[in-house]
Amino acid sequence: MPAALMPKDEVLARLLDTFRDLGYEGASLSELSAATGLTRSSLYHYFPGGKEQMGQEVLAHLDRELAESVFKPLRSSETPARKLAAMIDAIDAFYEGGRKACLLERLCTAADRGRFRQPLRQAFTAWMQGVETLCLEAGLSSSVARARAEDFVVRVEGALVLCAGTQDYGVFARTLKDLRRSVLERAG
Amino acid sequence: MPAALMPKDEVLARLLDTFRDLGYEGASLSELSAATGLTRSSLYHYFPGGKEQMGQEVLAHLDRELAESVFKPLRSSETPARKLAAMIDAIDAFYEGGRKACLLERLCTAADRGRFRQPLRQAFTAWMQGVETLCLEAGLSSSVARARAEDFVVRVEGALVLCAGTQDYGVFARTLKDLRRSVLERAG
DNA sequence: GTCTATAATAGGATAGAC
DNA sequence: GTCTATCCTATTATAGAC
Repeated sequence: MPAALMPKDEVLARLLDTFRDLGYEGASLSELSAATGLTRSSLYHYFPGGKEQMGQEVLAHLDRELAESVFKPLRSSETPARKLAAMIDAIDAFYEGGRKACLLERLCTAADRGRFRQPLRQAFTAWMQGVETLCLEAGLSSSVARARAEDFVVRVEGALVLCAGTQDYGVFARTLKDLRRSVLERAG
Repeated sequence: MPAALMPKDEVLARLLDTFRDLGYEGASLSELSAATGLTRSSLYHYFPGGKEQMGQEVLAHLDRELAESVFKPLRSSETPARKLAAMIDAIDAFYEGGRKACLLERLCTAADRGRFRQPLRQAFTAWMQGVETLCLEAGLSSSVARARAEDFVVRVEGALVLCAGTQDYGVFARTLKDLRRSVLERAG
């Protein structure tokens, strides 16, 4: 059995990058092929289900990535404040300071929603629950924790949209800075 | 000269609706044709430049729509608080409580950014400036006004992303409710 | 596991009749 | 201003050699 030129995770990472740059419809097999260095046919070896399967597996890959880099810090024995800081650092790195878009957002078109509705909802929900748990650990009430978690994800996603739309990446930095300060603040 | 079946503004409204539902790449000429009731060829009569021109004119149409429904209330002689309320009402209506996506966000893919970069940046900037001016009228300092305006647009866009991703339209309602309360609040 | 070659379709766009 | 018919290209996908 001949060895693969690239571990599958590396293939998935490059597909992820292409999808979040161009969106699902915008990422043609030619682009995906160029991004991975594999021919279209080789991609079909990895993903017999074609582009749709690539999308599904890339979403699953993203789940694993976020679990490792973003959510894992939340389960350490550090203080909530330090865990928040670590998560925000990871988010800043993952989105490259606002220069990279969010795959979830890019798959949210109506056409894709039919295809990716469950994994998208699941991913957003998991993210919010991670932040909510952190807020609860910090002693916030359950209603405040829930609202803070939702607002957290809303603002990260919104900042990424504005960065993409204006090329002013300061938006992302300012948003993260404010979130660092405010997420675990005592309710006023 | 034979009369058009539909005023051009109506054509643009339907194209807008399709683009914000499906995104630029996702909206094929067949979809755009179905949405308007015009054949592909008739669309080329209105838009000799093809799909790209449709995108550009739809963005210009959106500018006019927002100017009328969202920004016009800001120039009335009402109190800042009432003008904020009117603008948020208009936003809620325009996005149908979070059920409709934002065209600007949907055109933010890298592929489109090359095409639509200037009008997108311009639209986001105009929106933020409208809110900033309102904040200044309400007596906020210029740095606070600027931050509030940016955060306003960030949160509206982010809430729309979460609505599309989770089908929980309560996110939009909760976000707007909080913005009604907080945008013009005295800085603490 | 990767490739070349090719099919089959859908996409954007044009010509010209009415 | 709208249509039918057509063109060209890019797209997704498959077959089969190595």
